[in-house]
Parts: sequence; C-alpha cells; structure tokens
Amino acid sequence: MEFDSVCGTKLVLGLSLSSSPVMVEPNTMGSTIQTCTRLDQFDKGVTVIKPCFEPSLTLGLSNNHGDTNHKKTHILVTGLGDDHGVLYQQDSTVISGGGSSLSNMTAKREREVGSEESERVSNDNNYSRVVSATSVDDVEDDDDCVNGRKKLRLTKPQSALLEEAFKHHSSLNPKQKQELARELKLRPRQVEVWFQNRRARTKLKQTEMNFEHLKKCCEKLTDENRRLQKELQELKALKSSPPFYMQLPAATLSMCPSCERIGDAKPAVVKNPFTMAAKPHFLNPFTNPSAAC
DNA sequence: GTATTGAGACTACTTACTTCA
DNA sequence: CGTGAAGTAAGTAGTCTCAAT
Repeated sequence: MEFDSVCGTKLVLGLSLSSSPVMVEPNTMGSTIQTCTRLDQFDKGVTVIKPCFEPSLTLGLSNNHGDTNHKKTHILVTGLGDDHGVLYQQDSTVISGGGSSLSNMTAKREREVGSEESERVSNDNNYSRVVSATSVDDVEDDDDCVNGRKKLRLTKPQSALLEEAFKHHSSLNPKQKQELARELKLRPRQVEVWFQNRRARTKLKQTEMNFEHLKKCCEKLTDENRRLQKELQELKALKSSPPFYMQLPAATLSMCPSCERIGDAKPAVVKNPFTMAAKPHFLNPFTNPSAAC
C-alpha cells in the first residue's frame, strides 16, 4: 500500500492481510504497530493521512478472534506534527461493514482508539486511516519503545499540567481530554490513562490514610478497653471486700452523685456486662464516677 | 412501556518498564 | 555493576450507565 500525504511525505507500507492481529517491530522511523480495530469513516473511498503527536503505527483487523464476518482493516500511523497535512485515500482492504460481535477486549480497544481519533475525524465506518510519521520532534520519544510496548515518561511540565488539571477535575469530559492532550502534545488516550492512574493513586493514598486512622482508633479503643477492664477488676475487688460505707443504709446509697441514677435495690441480674446500675461504682473514690455512666 | 444491545466511561488488577538507593 | 523496591504508563477484564432500537 502506498499513501502520499499532502505535505509531501510518502509512506510506503507493505501489508499482508490475516485474520489475526499484526504486531511488528518498530519501523525505521521509530513507529510501532499495534492492533487496532476502530475504523473511522470519512468521505467515501478515502483513507486519511492525518497529523498526530506521537509516532506510532497502528495496524490490525477488527477480528482478533478469527471471526471472518468482520474484516475491517485499520491502518493507523501516527506521528505527524500539527503542521502536517491531511490526505484521504481509499483503503481497498476493507471488505465488510462494521460488525458488533467483537470480543470485549477488542471492542474496548476499538472504542479507545476510536474515541480518541473520532474527534479528529468525525465519520466512522468502513474506511481505514493512515497517518504518517515524519516529524523528528514527534519521533523522539520512540526511544522508549521496547518490544513494541511504549513506556512513555512524561516530562515534568507535562506532569505538572496534568496535576493542575487533576486539581480542578478528577475526571475529564471528552472535550477537556482533547484540549489537554493537544496542550500536552499527547494522545487523548494517554491523558485518559494518566487520569485513570491518578485516580487510582489518590484512592490508594486515601485508603492508606483511612487504614492509619482506623489503626489509631483501634489502638485507642484497645487502650480504653484495657483501662476499663482494669477498672472493672478494681470494682470487683471492692465489691468482694466492702468498705465501711457499704454498710450504711441502702437508701443513702441509692443515688449516683454524678449521674443521679437511682440504684436498684433488687439483686443484680445484669444482662449487659456494661451496665453499671448494680455496681456501687459511685462509691469508689479513686475513679471518676462519670466514666462509668 | 419494556427488553436488548452497543458504546463509552470507569474501576480493579496486572504487566512492563524506569529510576534509584 | 548488579539488584530489588518503588513508581508509573499502559494493557486487560469486568461493571455500570445511557441512548438507540
């Protein structure tokens, strides 16, 4: 296949059709080929060669799982700078219309690629797009491309801008995403991924903070429990050896001086172990009476 | 009005890679 | 210099919502 862009760049691609995704080594321009299933539709009979910020070549069929009913071929080569032209050219490899029985993974990949590209090319159907990569600037980060998988390292200004955007919105609408991607000279998909990962990091951090908080609460409650157990032991000890004031008439002891609760003269049948009504705790001069109430 | 379906956005988890101690 | 841990960009699978039919 051969495509000419309006800016004079000639891109010659040798393609072989198969029913499985095509993965090849990065080409000499540093571009990569990835699977892609999304087709963008434009004026009948043309394939667009369109500017893109990052040099990568996407090539694949819609059918990742051997479904021969869907033989859309999508060729996407990204990498032009903003100043490059656009060319529409027919892709003769398109065989049939858009199917809907793609696997989830394929469908998602299709959607992802399609969503980011569809804002540049509005139509969507049976035509493949070719975007050539010629800009030296845009090829520079292909040094990070290893084994066909891109490991981009965002620059500090890019990260700063993304962080700034994240402060305002933790998620982006398509327009904001597109705008940010344009500003950062990244693909919208990269912006989207960054926000997804950023949200995940935020959530993880929040979870860690919550864990620490709960841990402290737990420790505090453990201490409190320990203190109360100790107090209970002391009260039990007092109960087993009542001091002189326990021998006073019951009527004089029936009211708690702190909570003014009237004590029950009946034998204590304590269902709730924390119920203190039957305990003469208010008589213990060494503990705070209100703590038990 | 209801059921179905596909797209898109999202989360959770994982992988691959880079950086740094 | 080699190595493991930490950080992170990107891939994958699944869920949910919503609009179109």
